[in-house]
Amino acid sequence: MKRLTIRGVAEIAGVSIATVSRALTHPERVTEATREKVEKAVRETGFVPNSQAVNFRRRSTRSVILLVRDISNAFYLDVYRGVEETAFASGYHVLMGDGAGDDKRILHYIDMVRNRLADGLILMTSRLPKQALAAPLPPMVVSLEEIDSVRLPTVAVDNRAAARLGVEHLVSLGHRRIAHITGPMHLKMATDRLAGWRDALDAAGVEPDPALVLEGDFHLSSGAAATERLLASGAKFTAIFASNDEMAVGAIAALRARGRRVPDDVSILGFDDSVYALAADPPLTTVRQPRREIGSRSMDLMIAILDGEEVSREPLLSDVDLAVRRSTAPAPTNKRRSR
Amino acid sequence: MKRLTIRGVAEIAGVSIATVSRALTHPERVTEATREKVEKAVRETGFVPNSQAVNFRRRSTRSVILLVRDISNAFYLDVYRGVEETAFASGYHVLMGDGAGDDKRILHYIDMVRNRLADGLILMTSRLPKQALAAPLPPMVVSLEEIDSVRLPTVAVDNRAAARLGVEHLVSLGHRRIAHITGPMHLKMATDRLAGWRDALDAAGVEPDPALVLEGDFHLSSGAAATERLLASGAKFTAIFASNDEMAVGAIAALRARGRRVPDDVSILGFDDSVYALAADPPLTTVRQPRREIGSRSMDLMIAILDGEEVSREPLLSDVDLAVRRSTAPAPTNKRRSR
DNA sequence: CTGTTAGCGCTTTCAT
DNA sequence: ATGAAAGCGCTAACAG
Repeated sequence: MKRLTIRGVAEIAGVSIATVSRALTHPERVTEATREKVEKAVRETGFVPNSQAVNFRRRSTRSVILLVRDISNAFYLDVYRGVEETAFASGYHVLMGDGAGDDKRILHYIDMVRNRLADGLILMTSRLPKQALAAPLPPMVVSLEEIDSVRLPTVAVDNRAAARLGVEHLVSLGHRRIAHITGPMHLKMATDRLAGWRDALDAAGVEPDPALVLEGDFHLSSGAAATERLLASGAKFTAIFASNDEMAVGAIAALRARGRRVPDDVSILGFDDSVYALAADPPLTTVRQPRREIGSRSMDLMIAILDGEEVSREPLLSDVDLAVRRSTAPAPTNKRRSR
Repeated sequence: MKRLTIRGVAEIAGVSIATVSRALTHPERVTEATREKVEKAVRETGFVPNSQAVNFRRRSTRSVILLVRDISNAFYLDVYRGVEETAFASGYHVLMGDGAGDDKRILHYIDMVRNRLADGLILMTSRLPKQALAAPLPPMVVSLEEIDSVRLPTVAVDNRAAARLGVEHLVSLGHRRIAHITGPMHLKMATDRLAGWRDALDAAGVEPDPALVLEGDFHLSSGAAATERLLASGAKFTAIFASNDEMAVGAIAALRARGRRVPDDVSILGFDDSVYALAADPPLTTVRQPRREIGSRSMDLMIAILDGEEVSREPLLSDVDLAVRRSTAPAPTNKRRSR
């Protein structure tokens, strides 16, 4: 099972190993005749270069690590896909790592590129242990989240503007008492979306009511729990903006359990346009993030960095839009309270 | 930014590079004293071995490829997680590849291990282009699907028994007219589940009615479409067994659009216990596959193979169970046709 | 244009 | 127990 090496091919082709290497990597630097001899030998033997040796020699790996905050979050599926497609097209490979909220894991992945097991790291978590900053950082791009401790090339969406866009849709439907279920407040994306909610209300001349803000953790059950707290508080509201679709689905379940209809009594707005949005009943109106595009842009940026290009530290913002489905409807008028 | 090599450490520690290598990889083969000298030098310099060189020399990569049928299928999330956790614990890395129904991509990934870019391949697609069989196959394990052309170590669930288990639950609730929305019939998992549906009916003394079998493609919309065809056909049924949760959600939407209540009028049974199961309204009764376990067992098997252990070609079956939730209920009696 | 040669950074005999 | 030396398979000066 001993595989053929470049030496064997050279022998068969009757040339030196250097010539074989050249014929394969810089065909234009050899004569037509030798190129053909080499190609013939390669064909006959089924020779394929040992990439490990090539990479070792070239000090490159042609692979990058995609480190996500939580691998079981379906959100990353499409992002990964965008990264993988772009990588594949440029001859790169993608290793996906799970941050899992664990500094050790994250440091481990950073070390992988320091140890020359990957060329770069695409970070999709805001968790960057300070120990990581002890040594110089490897080629990195940050996506979807922000790292405050250090300024790195970034791909993102303007969560604040995006949230505002969504909430304005509710406002335009006549809603004024709009509750908001946030994400974990230690995440910038969560506070940004909260700010966007406030922006939209301010713009509409509505005083944001702190009683209508409930913290969630991006999981379905927290959306349900927050909604129950909201209902129990007795606060009035005609719409809920959940900071992601999963919590929106939880909110719908909680509302329905208490006999409130969606969207007749309460409109629901989600965020992400994830698999949950279409699975929900009714399908969610939601702020759509271009996940795949974010993935491919991140990889493009990574490639540019690895190619030694000068890249901007200004965040690359992707556009979001609103997927209007059936979970939102005009606000019920005070007179006619349900049917 | 030139990194320190083993030579530098050797110099500082005042020993040969061979000794440094030994002290690091086989500490017991050097004296206490030298080990300390070396460790000190390593600490002072922050030396970390170049993994690429180590792997090259050892002809290993400590990485495996996980090739899935469709990367945007949320089902693989937990599977990946199981693989990754087990791999991480053993010092392996996981490259996830997307088969995307494309032979070229699949061959590419197989070549990656032939080219020594990965040690092995975990296949989660039944698509194995015959060209792949031209050369000897690299270390491989097949999971969740089956390859007929060649017998490989396999991790799987008994889809037939699993489906039967689920349908028996419906039978026990008094259902007799149970429709089945299948997966793509070219997939063995789909035909196996169909067989399980038939088994359960046979066991209950019910003649399986071909008019109640509709083909789907595992996507939500196909579940809805199949259900619409079923309703349009005028066939009577009190339950639907969908070959995965996603189609079950589609079925619920279609039923509800036509005024049928779930589970009052029609019970719905899903398969997978994926994110869709809990997102559904009502939450789905579904056959649960231990996805994470399947992932970790696959990786365990891979590691055993790479360690040169003799492994069985007998499929390793994981147990499934039934998650009973609110989408199933006793069959409506003929007398009292809804309220 | 082609061949010779010197490594890449490490592990592993083989002597000592 | 340690060191010298021989590579792993390939690329890239450098000569010719």
